[in-house]
Amino acid sequence: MNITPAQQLTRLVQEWIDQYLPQPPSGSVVQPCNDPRFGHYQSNVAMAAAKVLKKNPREIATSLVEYCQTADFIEPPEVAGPGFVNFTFKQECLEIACSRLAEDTNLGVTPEESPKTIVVDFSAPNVAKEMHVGHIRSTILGDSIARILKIKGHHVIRDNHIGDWGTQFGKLILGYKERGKPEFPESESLAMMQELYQATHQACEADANKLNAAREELKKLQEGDEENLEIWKFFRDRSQSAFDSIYQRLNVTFDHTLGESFFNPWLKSTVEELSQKSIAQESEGAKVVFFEEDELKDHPFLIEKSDGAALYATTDLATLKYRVDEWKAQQLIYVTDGRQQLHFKQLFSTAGRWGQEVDCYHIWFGAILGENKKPLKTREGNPIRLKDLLDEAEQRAKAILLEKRSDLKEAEAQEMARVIGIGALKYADLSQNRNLDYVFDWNKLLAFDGNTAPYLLNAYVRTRSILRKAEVTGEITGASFHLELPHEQALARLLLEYGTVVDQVTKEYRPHLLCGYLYEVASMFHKFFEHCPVLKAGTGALKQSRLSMCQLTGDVLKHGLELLGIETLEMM
RNA sequence: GCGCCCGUAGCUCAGCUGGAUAGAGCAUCAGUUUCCGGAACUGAGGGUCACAGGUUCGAAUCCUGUCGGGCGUACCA
Repeated sequence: MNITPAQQLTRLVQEWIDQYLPQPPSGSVVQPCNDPRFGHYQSNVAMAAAKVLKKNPREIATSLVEYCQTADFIEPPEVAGPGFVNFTFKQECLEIACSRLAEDTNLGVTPEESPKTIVVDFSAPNVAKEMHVGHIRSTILGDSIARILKIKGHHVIRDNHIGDWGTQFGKLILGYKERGKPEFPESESLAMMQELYQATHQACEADANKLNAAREELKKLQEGDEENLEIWKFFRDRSQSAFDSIYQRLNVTFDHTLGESFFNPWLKSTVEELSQKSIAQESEGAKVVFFEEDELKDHPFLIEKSDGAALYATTDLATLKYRVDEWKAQQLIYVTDGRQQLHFKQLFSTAGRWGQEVDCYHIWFGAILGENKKPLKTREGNPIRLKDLLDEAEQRAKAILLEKRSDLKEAEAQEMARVIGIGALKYADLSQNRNLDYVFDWNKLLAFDGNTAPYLLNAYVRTRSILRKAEVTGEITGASFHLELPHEQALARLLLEYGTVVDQVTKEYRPHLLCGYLYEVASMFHKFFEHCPVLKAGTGALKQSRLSMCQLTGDVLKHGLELLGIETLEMM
């Protein structure tokens, strides 16, 4: 297995720690220097150890320096300041590491030693409602997390837990019947259904008889009335095809789309089992789980209403068990907004007492707000449709593209605009720490400067262009590297970190770390591009080396963007 | 009331388990093209890291408190 210079250094310092420090210090052994004057990497262990040993930190640092004198892959290290030890990799060491990286099809991303079966539950739109901006974060984040877990070797199951069952169907069915079951145009069916619901809902508010009629329709549906079931299926199928067209545009796929309705058969038994095991009990006429944890003490988990109906919690419990029993899931990941934190704490705690052996994670994200800092709505008070958002992204990308490239044909421009626009949209969401709320802004979501997808795409396109010009076809094999200039070495060190960065992202499910890294790579490549001529570097080893750097940079960018669910272009 | 999250440059955000002079982009100002794609590069200005204590060689980061904002808190999902 390949080992990067940084990992090699970590081992070396760790050896010294094991031999000379009775109490190994907590924290990282080595870390990158933020100031290039200090070298490539630094270790602060001497200062941490000095505290425990009550010795002079510089003395301890000197011991580490002496220990490292004989290592052949670094320059002799130095003690600096209060007790930092600064390391610089030998040029040769970086060159060898780059050659190995170039041969590694996974670019330093190593598969997990004990892969797991992991279910990623994300997106989850509601039937008969438009997908809106609120769904974008779950969809894009979930997709990226699933991609990253897969590349790490896990068995990933993507499940779209759509909201296809609930009280809204009473009103929908009533309204649909009252209008004489009209046919909807395929493309506008979601808008029609949403309008139908709103109109019927208002009518019910004003007229108690209508409300009762709606309840009656709901009851009939739940009891399996054939006509109502058929109407419900019609709504569901039409909604699904609308969702599918969005997912296709976003290049997002699912292994399963088991909606809430799928779990109806297990709702009763779930409640019964939890009651039998005394995990749930009756309270105020409803069935409830109480908790002992301080955090949840005052927050009972309602699993059956006083009228006997099931709830969100019931479905989630049944779903969880199904995933463990049928799919042998060892880990469950739920990607939803942060308002559901309490719900998932309750769910996970209940599942544990129920005996479900599975690791559960709630990956939550902040809200998308309007300019008034309140949940985003259009002027009419409706959420912004995801479909419109995608359209606008592509249109804006196309306008900018045509401004720069008036020579493009319509079809070419359209396709490039699709990749750039959708990429920019995804990247804007993924590049920000997911826990933060953010204010929706067209210019921000579709920004093409700075830390954005178009900037990364441009760097990638440059690598491809230069390789085309050099008439290099396919992969460069057995690449050798001569890293003479600072910019070459800096780029090399950055590329060698790729695998480590992917690991960091996996740890906390924070794709924005990968975005930040890729931005650094792109930025470093642009600098390399300015300062290190490639095609004009003669015909010898140096030119070959710089071409290899282009190849490697392009590979890392493409690989990283793929993990974010962003497509690349060969030209733009 | 209690719980979770947030407060860093004019704006939008990074800042990893505490490390050396707190970083990017946008905006502003000043430069770079006989040269591999200028969607680029180089430089400048701009900060009491909300506030106050504490922990220590060292704090934007950890602890306590205060202020400000968002969200959640039993029959919606």
